[in-house]
Amino acid sequence: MPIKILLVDDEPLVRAGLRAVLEAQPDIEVVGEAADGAAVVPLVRSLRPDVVAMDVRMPLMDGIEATSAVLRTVDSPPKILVVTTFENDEYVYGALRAGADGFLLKRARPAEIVHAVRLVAEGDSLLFPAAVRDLAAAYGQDRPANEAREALTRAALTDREEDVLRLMARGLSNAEIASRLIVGTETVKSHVSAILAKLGARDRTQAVIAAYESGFVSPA
Amino acid sequence: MPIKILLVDDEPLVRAGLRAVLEAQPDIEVVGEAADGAAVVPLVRSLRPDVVAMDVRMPLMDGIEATSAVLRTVDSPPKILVVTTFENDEYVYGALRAGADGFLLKRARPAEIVHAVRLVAEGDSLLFPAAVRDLAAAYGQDRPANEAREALTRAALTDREEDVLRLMARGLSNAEIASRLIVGTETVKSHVSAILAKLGARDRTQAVIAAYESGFVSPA
DNA sequence: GGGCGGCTCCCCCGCACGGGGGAGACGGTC
DNA sequence: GACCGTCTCCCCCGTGCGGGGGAGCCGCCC
Repeated sequence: MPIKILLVDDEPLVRAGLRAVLEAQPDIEVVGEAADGAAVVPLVRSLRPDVVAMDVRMPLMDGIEATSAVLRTVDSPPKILVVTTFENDEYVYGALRAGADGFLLKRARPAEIVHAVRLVAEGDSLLFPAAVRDLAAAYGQDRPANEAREALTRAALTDREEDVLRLMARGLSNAEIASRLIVGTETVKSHVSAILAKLGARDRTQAVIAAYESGFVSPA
Repeated sequence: MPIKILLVDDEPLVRAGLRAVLEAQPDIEVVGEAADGAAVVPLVRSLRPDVVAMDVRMPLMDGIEATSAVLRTVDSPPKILVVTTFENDEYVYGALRAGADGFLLKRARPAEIVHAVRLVAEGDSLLFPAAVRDLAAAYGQDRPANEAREALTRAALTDREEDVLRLMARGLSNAEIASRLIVGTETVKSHVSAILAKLGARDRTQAVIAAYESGFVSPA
């Protein structure tokens, strides 16, 4: 029984991105999309999603209003995950106060997004992924926001793991990666396992997909 | 006495693909690889290949320069097969003017690639594979270039194979694809095998990479 | 000094994957 | 009618992959 999720964002591109990331997971099913908070309540009633991924800024009804509307008017409401670009975090906290169960950053890695969805679906509310903690730490240290953003969009892979992922994303087998990096195949297997775990991928194919979807590698 | 061929392409993936396709043939032997045109002349001197599969765009020395360098400086030079993605066909014709014996498309089916190698090795120069004839026909009929590009860059996959490739590119396993398409896993395996053969891919990961690189699927 | 994370390598093990065949049913085309 | 391509399903078989452990070495940091 997969996690049913409804995507609410005024930008089709963001919805498409979320859909691509989430539907790559066998245990998550995107049951619908909406372009504005105003459409959320009826959709939640008809589609009965487990989770709603809710943008904050939307033309007619913003994510805060929509969140409280859903929680106010729907029986056994879905978990609500607030999606933000972080530019306006005061909105995010507003949404959390309105009853949202967690939030995630649009620039988060696919694996983090997936993880966030699974977490709220399981009932772990008020999600603070590692990426957000890092972000907060960065602000505490008064580092420039851009740097923090960089740290977010990039996977928390070690240098060596990034090397391996790059070669995976070019279609090399473990043995070929090993000979390329002048290490043993067992070493490569260790790195690959670590990469799969960190990315939340089940196999190397999903890892390569994550590499493309996150922009870690790009088509020619 | 097999056809000896040297592969020149800056992308390891392309080299690996060509190698995989060509070495599956008993009458073709890959004698070496190079990642740039700058390395071709000395390699041709030492390896004495019958055919050079030469990429056009390369970092240091492009395929046009490398072609004329080989023909200018090597006695009884090998046949030169220009490898292209078609994006910049002016380069291809430049290479042909520089003395190349034919060209082939990276997205051609393995059988066509093999055929092209055998043809130039036998002395049939100025090869026009079926895909290129189609292209010329498309241009002659004044059809939009995009349509021609589509026909070219996409392998000749059947509808069902495209369905399967799309799901592969979302990270689904054979069993998951089977349940999604309501067919047996053996059927999916058949389609996957056909896809791998047509794309010249060794495994599903390489097929997914090809799907991204060809624009068949796109990152979010 | 001790702890810790990164890189390296090793074992066992189950299984999905992919290659090699083949075959029946259907729908077009000649 | 005969032919061919597509889609469907089946067999056998080897192996690369990935999970689960562990271990030694190094450099950094407290």
